Amino acid sequence: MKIGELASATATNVETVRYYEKIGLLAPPARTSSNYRAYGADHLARLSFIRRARDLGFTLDAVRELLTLSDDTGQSCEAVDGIASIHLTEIDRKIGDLKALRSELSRVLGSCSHGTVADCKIIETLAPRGEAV
Amino acid sequence: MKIGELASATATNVETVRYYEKIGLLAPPARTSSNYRAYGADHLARLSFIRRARDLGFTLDAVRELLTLSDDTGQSCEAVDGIASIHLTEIDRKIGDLKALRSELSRVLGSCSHGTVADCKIIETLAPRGEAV
DNA sequence: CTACACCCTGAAGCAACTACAGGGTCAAGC
DNA sequence: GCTTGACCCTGTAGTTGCTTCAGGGTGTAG
Ligand SMILES: [Zn+2]
Ligand SMILES: [Zn+2]
Ligand SMILES: [Zn+2]
Ligand SMILES: [Zn+2]
Repeated sequence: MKIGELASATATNVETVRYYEKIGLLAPPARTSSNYRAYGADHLARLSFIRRARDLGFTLDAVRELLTLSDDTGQSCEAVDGIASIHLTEIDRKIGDLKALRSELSRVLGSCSHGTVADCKIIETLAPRGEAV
Repeated sequence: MKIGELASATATNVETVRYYEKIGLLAPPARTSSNYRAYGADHLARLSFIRRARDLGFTLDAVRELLTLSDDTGQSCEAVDGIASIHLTEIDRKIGDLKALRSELSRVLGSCSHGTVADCKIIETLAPRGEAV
């Protein structure tokens, strides 16, 4: 399997695959006589895992840990759950932040009466009073 | 006003102030004889504006446009509203994405029965069938 | 045999900062 | 008058997760 095939099989782009190899997330594959990367089923599985984890929003560091943990099938999955829980908490925090932002911005936007910039409530909200010369 | 005072007055860190100057967002101030930056009220106002806009999640590019628009007080505020509306839409999209992520992740997390990694539903979700050796 | 799609490496660019390294300046306290 | 410490300066590199580019080589179909 050449890099382009691997990439399209996982909806990844080719540069990203090479990037994962560079940062040590994906093992360097064998090479053909013309120095092309030659991937096998194990690489495909690994990259699929990575992409799914990324789709779930895990950072590359978290993915790295998940990969390591997933290789040790006899262990308890506590550590895996821990990583996922932390991630969930983080997502909740982000959602909360964005909602607060959203409501503030929407309030500001709603208060604009569409006149000149001098009267614009949006600008007024941003500028400390009397900013304009 | 020295950079440290300006920075603490706007809850910005000093490096960030210098960074804003470097990218042309904040005008270079006068210098003292010892080459220290000397800021005035206009700089304080400008930086306050920038920070508030950033707090509302506007990108630096958007902030740049807002600053330009805010200087032209006679104009209609349509462009300002436009920038803010686009930003609101973007925030909504992000919230939507995160919520989808959250529900997926939470479903996966809930399905784990806390045994070994081999049985972990989280790993199972990530791995295409039969990934582990 | 010549297009053209694909592959290679290595470096740089993106957002928006943050963190050094390696200096200079200035006021206070002894 | 001299040291200590807080502050200031410049310039560069690091962060995250890629993408893009420059400047090549390879392989195959027409
Ligand atoms: Zn308006
Ligand atoms: Zn307005
Ligand atoms: Zn569990
Ligand atoms: Zn589990």
